[in-house]
Amino acid sequence: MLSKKTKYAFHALSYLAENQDKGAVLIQEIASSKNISHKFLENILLELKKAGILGSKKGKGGGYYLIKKPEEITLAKIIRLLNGPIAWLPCVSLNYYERCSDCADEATCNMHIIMCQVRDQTLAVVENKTLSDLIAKTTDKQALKY
Amino acid sequence: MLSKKTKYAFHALSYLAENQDKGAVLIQEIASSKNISHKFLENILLELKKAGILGSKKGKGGGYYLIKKPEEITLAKIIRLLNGPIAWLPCVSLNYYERCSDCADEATCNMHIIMCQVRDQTLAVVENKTLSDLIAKTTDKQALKY
DNA sequence: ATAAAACCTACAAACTAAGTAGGGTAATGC
DNA sequence: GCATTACCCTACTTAGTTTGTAGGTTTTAT
Repeated sequence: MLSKKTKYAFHALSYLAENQDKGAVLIQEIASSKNISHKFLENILLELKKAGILGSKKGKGGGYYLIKKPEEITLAKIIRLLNGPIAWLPCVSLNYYERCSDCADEATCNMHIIMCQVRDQTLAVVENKTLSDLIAKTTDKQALKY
Repeated sequence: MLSKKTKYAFHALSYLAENQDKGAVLIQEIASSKNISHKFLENILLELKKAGILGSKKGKGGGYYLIKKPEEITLAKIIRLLNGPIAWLPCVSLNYYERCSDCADEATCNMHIIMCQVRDQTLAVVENKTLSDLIAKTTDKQALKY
């Protein structure tokens, strides 16, 4: 299951994407608009900034804004950042790989092979969906169909 | 990520499937063979029994045994039982559905639609793989390929 | 009867997620 | 230049889940 942190990140990013013309947006504005604790959201936005997805401006008139275009921000990237590994086992994770003690040989471990399939099927969706798909309007909905 | 409980369950079930001819197998035998704490495994096997996957015999000469054929036990069933929902959001879960406050209308919520796709892609794998795929030998490996 | 084994309940420890607190620091506008 | 604004950072608390432990109860074969 996706953590609240991850869901909050999607909400915040959607809000920023929908308000790109506004320039910098206050944390408080996002927080109250999406019903998220101000301080908790602060941490999330900071992580997104460190990951190079958001930019920020300090001082009066400051706030956060998207650095990249919505269509360049994949769901996979956000999920990995806030939620952690996408794979079901460390030994099949592309970004958080850890050797597992169970499979002596990954090439012949049946569990390993099957979990790779699960991972690839999942990635086929989330690597190809972006923030722009999240904020797409109903009329564009056909594009979402897989 | 799959929990240890889930992984232990797969190990135990594999052991039972590979030793079906033995009849009832002791918890202790599975535990020491797969390096699992006896008492922890006890809980897991009990859950599998209550779910109708395992049978048991009490007293001397007792133990656990498979009730169903390995090819009838899908990975999806085990994962749902020990690990919980397969879906990434409660509102797209088939077995653990909960309405989510975010999407006013599930039919037009983009997140909802995308997460359904993820779920379906995952299920396409784990609903069609069974315990018999887990214990398949190297020569049968082609059958595993997706 | 007795030993062996599953069954059951409750608890403890460790870890993670979620949220809070409070101040530090940099930029901005007047 | 100075107060204000608002991001930045560290640490802590709370709650929940996962993992594992302890000890007793029931059933069965011999």
